[in-house]
Amino acid sequence: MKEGAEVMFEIDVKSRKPISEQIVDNFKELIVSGVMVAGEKVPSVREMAARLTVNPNTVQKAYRTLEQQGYIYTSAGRGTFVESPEAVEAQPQDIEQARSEVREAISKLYYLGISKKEAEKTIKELLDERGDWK
Amino acid sequence: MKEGAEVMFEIDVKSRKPISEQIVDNFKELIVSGVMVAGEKVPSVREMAARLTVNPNTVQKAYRTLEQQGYIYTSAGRGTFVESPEAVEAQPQDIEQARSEVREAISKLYYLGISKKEAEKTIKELLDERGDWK
DNA sequence: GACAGTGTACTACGGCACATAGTACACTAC
DNA sequence: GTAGTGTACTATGTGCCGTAGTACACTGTC
Repeated sequence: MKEGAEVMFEIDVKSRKPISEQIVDNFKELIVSGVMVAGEKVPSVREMAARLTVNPNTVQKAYRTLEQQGYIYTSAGRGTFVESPEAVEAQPQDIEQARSEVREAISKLYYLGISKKEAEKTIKELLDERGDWK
Repeated sequence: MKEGAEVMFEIDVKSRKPISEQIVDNFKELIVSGVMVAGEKVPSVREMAARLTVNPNTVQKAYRTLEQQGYIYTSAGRGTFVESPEAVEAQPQDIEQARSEVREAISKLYYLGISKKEAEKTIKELLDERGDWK
């Protein structure tokens, strides 16, 4: 990933989703989609905080989460780097968690009185938004 | 809906989802699925609070939300009743909101490195969980 | 060795959403 | 009148989140 001082993604401070979680999700997106490749250096906590104009602690919290989940790794004193996507081992509980969230979201469509056919169509559209997903 | 003193659904106090929101979603489920029919009386705020062992204010908040969204209506001094499902008019912003949540949830599957084919299979299973959905 | 940059840990503080607690009032059915 | 109902209001406690500031150990460079 080529990087200067530009921001890699935007943070929505008005969102209900915590900033740290937004950072986590945005990095996952960049890593899984291949925009950031294995071994690549991730901006330091302090620099990232400056770019996003948020507190370094908030960025650190996000990095800690990403490391725990295997998306990045750190080398003391050197920096933080992107882990190879293969290292991201999906834990069964993570998959179950994701399934639950999909189920919840689908329920919302159901509540709105949308027909199953329409729901299927909507979901297909959303799946196809990721053209690179194989 | 036949009802004695039994609980109609369970509240998970450990959940990240607020209790009031859980109450809202559970009632939507009961109403949209037809377990509770139009005109049927909804337990009073105080009784519901006692059943779920939560604060009456929390139940009231949930009822207010349900009324604003057209799922129930109230008659001062008489009680609260189930609205006819047809009265639940899906607001465009509600649909867009639901779409966003489905998109978010699908992203989680994507992050876990699941193939598109697997994701489609998982989603199909979740859709089919609602056998009554037409 | 000195220095800058890095990750990491810790305490402290304020804001906010949520749930609880208690009270009060108007309405309806009996 | 009484009981049950919806509704409104204030106050309180709690936990999460983000911020602020400080501190320390490590690495690479000079």
